[in-house]
Amino acid sequence: MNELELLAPIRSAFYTTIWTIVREIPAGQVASYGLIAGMIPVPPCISSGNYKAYRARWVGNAMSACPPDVPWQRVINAQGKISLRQGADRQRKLLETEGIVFDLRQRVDLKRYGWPGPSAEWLAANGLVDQTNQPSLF
DNA sequence: GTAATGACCAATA
DNA sequence: CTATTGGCCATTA
Repeated sequence: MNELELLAPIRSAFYTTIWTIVREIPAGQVASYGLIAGMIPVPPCISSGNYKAYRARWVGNAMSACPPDVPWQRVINAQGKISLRQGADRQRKLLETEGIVFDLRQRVDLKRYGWPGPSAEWLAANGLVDQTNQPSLF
């Protein structure tokens, strides 16, 4: 068994954890890819440096394959914008339905709509780390 | 086997 | 404010 085969189940669990967190985002609020990723500990077989560099992209990859019950539309990039791709306007419509207002540059005010993250109890119950060292989002 | 691409982010210029 | 760049992962062609 080589290393790549060993890595697949780990990545699968990583995706599942991402979806679990995204399901906790309430309607009318948004979270960035990096914020979600920052709640998940460094997986085995990867250095913390590399993890930090790529975890946000992995969250994006997980969103491209998420189950139907995941509110994927509430995950946007760290600049408060919807990442450009097929279906971006549909994502914006869904968020506007939830009451989120975009500014003239198609941006969301993260100070107003940003999700602070799950409670410490929820994190602990799911074996995740407390996000004490928030990125400079506010 | 190689090469291109991706729903990202932080630090610079 | 915008534009560029390094990060060096995983998937797909």
